[in-house]
Amino acid sequence: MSRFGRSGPPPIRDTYSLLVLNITFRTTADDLFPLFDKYGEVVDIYIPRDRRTGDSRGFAFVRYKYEDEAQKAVDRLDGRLVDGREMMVQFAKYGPNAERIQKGRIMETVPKPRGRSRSRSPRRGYRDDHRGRDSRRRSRSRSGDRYGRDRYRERDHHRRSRSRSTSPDDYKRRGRDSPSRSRSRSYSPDDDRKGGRDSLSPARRSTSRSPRKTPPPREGSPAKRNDDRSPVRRNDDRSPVRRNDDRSPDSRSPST
DNA sequence: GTTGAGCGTT
Repeated sequence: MSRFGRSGPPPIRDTYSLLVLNITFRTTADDLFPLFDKYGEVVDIYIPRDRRTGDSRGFAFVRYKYEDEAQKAVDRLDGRLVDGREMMVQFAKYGPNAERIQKGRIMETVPKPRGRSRSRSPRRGYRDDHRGRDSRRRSRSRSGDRYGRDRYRERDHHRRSRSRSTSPDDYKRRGRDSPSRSRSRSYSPDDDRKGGRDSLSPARRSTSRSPRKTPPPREGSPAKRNDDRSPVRRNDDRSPVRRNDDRSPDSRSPST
């Protein structure tokens, strides 16, 4: 929740969200508030935190009341050294201000870049290369961590891929009948989530790793077959003589 | 205790 979320999201109608990146993990909204508030009226500041650790993710969202102020803040605070780190301030793609744009796209409210629009487009057309911030932009830090995050992604991808390995066969066969349904079920988010949690699906694993654990067929459970198959035939085919003699305790009991 | 591309909730 934002620092100003006295009662949830404020009733802001026209606010512009700024995305602050490259900030230290210790930087909090309180630290950014005075900085951004100095350049304009900050309506709200939100810093997403990790659910597991609860630590800041290294970026924050600052909502400004006016676009000009936000733009100024971007130009002023972008690259400002905070806690020993240079924070990058840029307009957020998502947010209340962006929502309007999205809606505009769906609706016909979006002004077409014919000629008049060209006159005003500070947000998108905003460029500041003359400052030469490219030097520090992105900086040298951009290697290593990516692997950690990508690794998780790859793992997930592989896991899912393997799961599908069993699908191709059925997919091809049944795909013609109803590919939509088959695919829908396969890509069900719920199923994927459950699988990930359990890590292993009993049904899938059974089919996949059964060979090794599967007991010899000749020693199958007699009781099971008894129920499944005809007892009469089984009896005749199994040579009851030997079995009776060997297994029947009744035969030996009286003898002793 | 660490990390460093990105896009948001309570």
